[in-house]
Amino acid sequence: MSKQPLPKLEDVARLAGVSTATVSRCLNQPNQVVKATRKRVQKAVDELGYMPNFNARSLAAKRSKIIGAVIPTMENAIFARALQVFQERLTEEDFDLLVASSSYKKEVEEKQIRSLVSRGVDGLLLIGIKRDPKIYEFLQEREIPFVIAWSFDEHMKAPVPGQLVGFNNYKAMTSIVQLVLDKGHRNIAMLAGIADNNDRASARIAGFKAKIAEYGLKDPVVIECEYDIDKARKAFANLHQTLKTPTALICANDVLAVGAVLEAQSQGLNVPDDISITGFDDIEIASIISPSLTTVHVPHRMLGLHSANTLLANINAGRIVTDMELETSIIERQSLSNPKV
Amino acid sequence: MSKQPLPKLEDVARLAGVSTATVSRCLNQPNQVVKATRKRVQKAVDELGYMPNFNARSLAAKRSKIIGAVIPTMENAIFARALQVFQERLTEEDFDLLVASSSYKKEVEEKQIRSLVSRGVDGLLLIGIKRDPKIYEFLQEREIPFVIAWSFDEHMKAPVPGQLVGFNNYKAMTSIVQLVLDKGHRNIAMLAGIADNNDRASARIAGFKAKIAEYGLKDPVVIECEYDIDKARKAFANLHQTLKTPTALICANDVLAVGAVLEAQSQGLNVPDDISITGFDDIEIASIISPSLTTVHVPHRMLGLHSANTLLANINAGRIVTDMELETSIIERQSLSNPKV
DNA sequence: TGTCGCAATGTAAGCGCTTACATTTGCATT
DNA sequence: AATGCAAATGTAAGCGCTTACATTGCGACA
Repeated sequence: MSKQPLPKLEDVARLAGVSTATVSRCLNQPNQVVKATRKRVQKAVDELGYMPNFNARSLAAKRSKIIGAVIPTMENAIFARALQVFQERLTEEDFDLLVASSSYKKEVEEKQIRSLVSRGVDGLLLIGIKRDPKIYEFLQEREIPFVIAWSFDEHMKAPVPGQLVGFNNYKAMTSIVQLVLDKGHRNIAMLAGIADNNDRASARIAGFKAKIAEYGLKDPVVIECEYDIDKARKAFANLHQTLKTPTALICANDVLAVGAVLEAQSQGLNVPDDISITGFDDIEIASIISPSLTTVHVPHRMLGLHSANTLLANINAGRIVTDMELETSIIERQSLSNPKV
Repeated sequence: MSKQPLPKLEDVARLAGVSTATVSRCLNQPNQVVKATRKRVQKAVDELGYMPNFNARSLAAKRSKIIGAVIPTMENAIFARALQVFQERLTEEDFDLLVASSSYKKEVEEKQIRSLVSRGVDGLLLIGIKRDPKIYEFLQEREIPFVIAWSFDEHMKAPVPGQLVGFNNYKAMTSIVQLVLDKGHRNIAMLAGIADNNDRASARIAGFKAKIAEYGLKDPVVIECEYDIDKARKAFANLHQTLKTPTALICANDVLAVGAVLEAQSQGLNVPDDISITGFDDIEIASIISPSLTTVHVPHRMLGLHSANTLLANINAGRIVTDMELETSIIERQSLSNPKV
């Protein structure tokens, strides 16, 4: 049995005894059609099992009801969570979500943005500000609304032509470093993310360095490492055996912190007695590992929700919504203590 | 500055001095065009910054290069991970991914499937077999290739008109229950997922009950609970105070197991001395919690990868790929021991 | 040199919708 | 009953591509 042609708008129109325009209106602006005809059309739709062809609709109407998202990876819970909420909100407004993940690779991201634009997305979710200006020009030329999530305020040399929904990575990092300093630590190192092409990672490093400098502590050790537990373990092992181990290790996110904790423990160190370790993000794992992590809480779901709202507002009304800065907070748990001399 | 009309195929054709058909061929079947013209066209494309309109292409060509996926949620690492791999593989073949999450809700899932089909997806990824037969009919009528991931072999009353890429949830569960029995436990309870409309969850329950029955142990306690740490904690607390606490608790997944472990510990129980607890999935958290979880390892990335390959094979060549059953294994860690009398 | 056959290119008809504009309808007003 | 006007509906021109089919070009061969 081969595929019989699917019913189209025209078939519905014929069966209902109206024009295609009327059927189209029934589907898109029902209130412009008188109730009686609307019913007749509905009946024809049901009878035929008609479903609109969204590609044709997008082509004719020049809007797709699709939002694109380019994120570094879905494997990190922070993005997965935000994306989940983002998608749920979009669904409420009948938008669908086209996702692409760039694996933190600049060229991949650029290619994906272009591809999504070719698909005719009505809006775009991007992570982080730092990006080839050409991309922004490109987006602006085509007048594609987009929101930049996760970063706020860093590298803000030029105003960006998109909406910002994020938090201040720099400031958040300085505050947790401050806490570590307050506990009395003076020998502090950092296990950071890869700063290249990643403004969140570099802002966190900058925040760390600034606060350290403020206390007159020189040349802190900063090791860059991919966001992966095993790589973090290796990085920690390396730090531990080649350098003088610090009394406190600031990690750029919880994944790194977990790796550091596990490796420290397997090297016979007690956390936090021998070494304090802090995280960043406050993902589930932070409260489950023992000792639980003192970390920076980031409102991931809020990021997803507000990103969606901001984008929708821009798309629907051309309303320009102002940028939105979300607050982070510090969650004190067990992995940070005073330095035990 | 308002949006100037974007260059279209026709503009490229004019500039290159060829017909639109030739330009189209350059883009889609370059080898059908002689090198000289191909170059000329390429030049025109670059000069104009031309990008194809995928909606028009999809409409005309009747294929969209979009794959749809409907998963329960992105927040569970198991789906996020599989989806990530799935997407990476698709990207290699120039497909994009339209995702929807159903929050384990049947009606939501159905609506999303229909929506994706309206979008003209070339193929579909679905989780689990159990589904209203109407959906399968619908998919078959439209000849949409789809793969069903995660389940294999359960409820296989009728052959399903899609490809299966999964593992045997029932069998995997019986094998871990067997292990628990082998350790000497005879007072065993289960913390299960919500079985309604979820064949993985019900197959795991069935596997548990079957093995328990095989040993002549009567009426085991089975508590259904959403996949959420806090809800699992509450469920465990409830079990602990209202019923005779078993010596071993089988959990339907790691999230539940983590909740159970945490709650057991906060109630002053030692795991595994006072109570053994097992998981299912082997997500990261399983090896990080203390005690680390004895659990069933599920090859999530393989699921994602093979799902993608199977789907692609079906789309590209109409090749019918045979169903694929992946193997699970048991990872023994610390949360399971002999019952201490 | 003429002919045949195939490879390269062109022509033009849609793909299934939306929407500007034109027309008709129904109803209040006089 | 005639008039005017707004609301409801119809007409038809695209939206930007792909592709079946028609045409052209070109080298091989006799």
